[in-house]
Amino acid sequence: MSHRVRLKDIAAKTGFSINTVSVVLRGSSPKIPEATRRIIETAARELDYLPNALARSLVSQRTRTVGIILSNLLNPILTLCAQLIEQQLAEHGYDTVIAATGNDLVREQKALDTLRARQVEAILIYPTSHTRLDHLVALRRSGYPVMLLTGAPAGEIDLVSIDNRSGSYKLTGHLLGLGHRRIAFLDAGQAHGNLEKFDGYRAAHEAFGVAVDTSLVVVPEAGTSAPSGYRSMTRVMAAAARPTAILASADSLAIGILRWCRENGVEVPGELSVAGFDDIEISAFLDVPLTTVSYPSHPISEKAVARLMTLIESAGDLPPPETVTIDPELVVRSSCRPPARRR
Amino acid sequence: MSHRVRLKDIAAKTGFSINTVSVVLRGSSPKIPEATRRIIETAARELDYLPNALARSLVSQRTRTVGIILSNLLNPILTLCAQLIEQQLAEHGYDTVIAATGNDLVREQKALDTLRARQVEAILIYPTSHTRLDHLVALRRSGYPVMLLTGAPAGEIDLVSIDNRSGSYKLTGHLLGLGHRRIAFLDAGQAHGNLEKFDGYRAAHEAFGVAVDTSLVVVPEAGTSAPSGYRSMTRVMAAAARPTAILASADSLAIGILRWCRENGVEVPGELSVAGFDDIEISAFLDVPLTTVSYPSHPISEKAVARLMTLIESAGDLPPPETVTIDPELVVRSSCRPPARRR
DNA sequence: TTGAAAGCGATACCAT
DNA sequence: ATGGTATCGCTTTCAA
Repeated sequence: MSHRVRLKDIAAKTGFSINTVSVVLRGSSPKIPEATRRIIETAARELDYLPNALARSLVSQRTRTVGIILSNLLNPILTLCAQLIEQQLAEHGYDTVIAATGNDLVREQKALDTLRARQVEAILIYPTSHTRLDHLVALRRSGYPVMLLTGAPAGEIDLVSIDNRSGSYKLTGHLLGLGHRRIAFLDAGQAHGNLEKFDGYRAAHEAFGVAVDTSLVVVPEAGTSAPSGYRSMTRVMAAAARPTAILASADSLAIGILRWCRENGVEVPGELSVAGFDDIEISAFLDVPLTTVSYPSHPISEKAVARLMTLIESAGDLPPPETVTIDPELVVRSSCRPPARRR
Repeated sequence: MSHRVRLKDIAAKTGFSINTVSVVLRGSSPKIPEATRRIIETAARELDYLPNALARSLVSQRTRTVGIILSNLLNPILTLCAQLIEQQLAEHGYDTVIAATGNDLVREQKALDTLRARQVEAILIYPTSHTRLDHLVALRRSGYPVMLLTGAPAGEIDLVSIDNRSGSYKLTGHLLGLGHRRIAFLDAGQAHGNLEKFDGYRAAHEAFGVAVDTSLVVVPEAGTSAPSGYRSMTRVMAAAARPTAILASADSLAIGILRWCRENGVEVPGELSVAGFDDIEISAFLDVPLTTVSYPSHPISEKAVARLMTLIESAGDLPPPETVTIDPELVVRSSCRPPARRR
C-alpha cells in the first residue's frame, strides 16, 4: 500500500480540481465538456488509477460486499455453493470475500469479526456447529444480516439449507425397506453438534418399529475425509453382530468405507450395503456407484442469494428470520441391496 | 453498514475524548489510569464496539491483508493450498481474502482490481492461463507484490510451484519404462495455455526415442472433472491403434477414465494402464489405486508465504522476482503395469 | 493524563 | 462547468 495513484495526483497532472476529476471518473457528471473529460480520462489511464475502495466505502457507507464463511474448504459441497453464490452475487453487483475456519469455533469467531470490521454488508455462514450459535443469534438480533447455510430450523436466524433430517430419514427408510435391520451409522456431524441426520436415522427406525442399536452408531475421530471413514471401519465391524448396511453421513466417508471393504474382502453390496450423503461428483464414478442423497447446491444458492438481497435492502430493521429447507432426493445407485439371507 | 458503534459513541457515553478512547482500546497507551481504562473498556464491551477496518487502514496505510485468487474452487489441490496459506499467513498476523474466477480471464482481471482497490498488500494467484500473464507482469513491474502459484518459470513474476514438466516427464518415463509405446495424453491444460505437462510428455518420448503420435493427445472439452475425462474416452479409444496407456493431466480426469473402462469392459491395468496427476486424497482409495504424481501442497504454501513476507516487507522497491519450483514425486500404485504382449 | 486538530482518499453539497 | 468545504471513522502529532 505504497505508491498508489490518488485523485489528487490526477488533479495535479491535469490542473483540474480533485472534485472535477472525481466527477468525471465516476461518470456521474451532469455536464462536463468532452475536452475536459478526455484529458482526465487519459491521465487516469496513463497513471493506472484505481479508486481506493476503503476511502470510497468510508464515505458512501456501503461496501457492496458480502462475506462467506466456510467451515472447510476441502468439502466440495461447500465450495460449490460458495462458487455459485459468488457468481450470483456478482450479477447483483456485489463482491464476495471468502474466509475459511477449518472447523474451529475460535477461528470462526475471528473471521466473523474480521468481516464485520471490514464492513461487509451481510454474512453467509456454514457454521462449525449446529448447536452453538449464540454469537450468530446475537449478531442477527443486533440487526446484522446473517444467514446460515446449514443447520436445524430454529427460527432465530435466516436459514437456507437442505433438510438433513428428511434426507437421512429417506435413506434409512430405503435401507430398512430393503430389509436391513442392523444399519450402522457413521455420524461425523455428532462431533459438531449436528444432530439432524441422526434424528432422521432414528425416526426411520421408529417408523419401521426397529430398535436402534447404539453400538452401531460410530463417530469418526477425524472429520469426514475418506481416511477417516476407512479408519472408523475397525470399530464398526468390531460389533458382535456385524451390521448388514452402513449409512455414512458423507460420501467421502463412504469412499473410505468402500476401500476398507475391498481390502478386507467384504463384498459391497453383496455382503454389506453402503450409503452416503451429498452426492458429490465422484460418487457416480466409483467402482460401486454410491447410493446417496442429493445436495441441491443450485436451488440453495439461488434462494440464499435472493433472500440475502432482501435482507440487505431492508435498511435498518430486518424482517423476521425465515427458514427455507430444501428436501433432498434419494439417489439410488448400486451400493445398496437387500441383505443376504440370515444364517 | 448502518447503526455501527464508533469511537465517538463510546466517547459520548463515557465522557472522555475520542482520542483517549482510541488510545485505551488499542492498548497502545503509555500511561492511562486503571480507572479510566476500565470505564472505557466496559463501555466498549457493552456497546459491542468493533473498530472500522476501513477507516483504520485508510490512515495507517496498511490492511495486513493478502488476497488469493483461485481459478477454480472445486479443485481440491487449489483449495488445500489456499487453506494452508491462510493458516500460515494468520500466524504472521495477516488476514486472507479468497476470490474465485471460474477459469475466466475477465473475472480474473476483475478480481485483481477488486482486491487491489481494497488495498490488499499482496496477491497470490492461481492464474487461469500460464501464457497470458501480461496484466500480472505489468502489475509486478509497477511494484506490486504478485505471486504465481503455478506456471512456467519466466522470471518476470515470483513463482512458487511444482515442476509440472518434470512431473510429467517422470510419469511418462515410468510408462515408457514399463514398455508402453502408445501413450495417450489427456491434456486439460492445453486449453488454458498450460503447456508444461505436454512438454514433459514429449521430452520423455524423445529421451526414449519414441515418436509422439499426436492423434493420441486429446484435449477434453470441459475442464478437469471426472465426467470430462469420461466423455473424452470415446475420442481416445477411437484411434485405429488404441493406446496401451493413458496419462491424464489430473486425477479427477483419470477417475472418469476408470469409470469408462469399467463400463466398456476395458480392464485396468491389464488392458490399459491409467495414470493421473496431483495425488488427490481419493486416488489412493479408488478400486484401482491410481499411479500419479504428488502435489506437495505443504512445501508450496510454506515457501510461498515465506517469500511473500519478504516481498511485503521490502517497502517500495521489490527484489527481483524469484522462482521456486518443487519437484513432484512419482507415486506408484497399481493402475499401471507393462502392456500386454503384442498381438 | 487527556484533548484538539490535522489528515488518510473519496464523495456530496453548495457556491461560483 | 468547476471548485471549496465538510464529512466518513480512525490515528497521529502536538499541546495543555
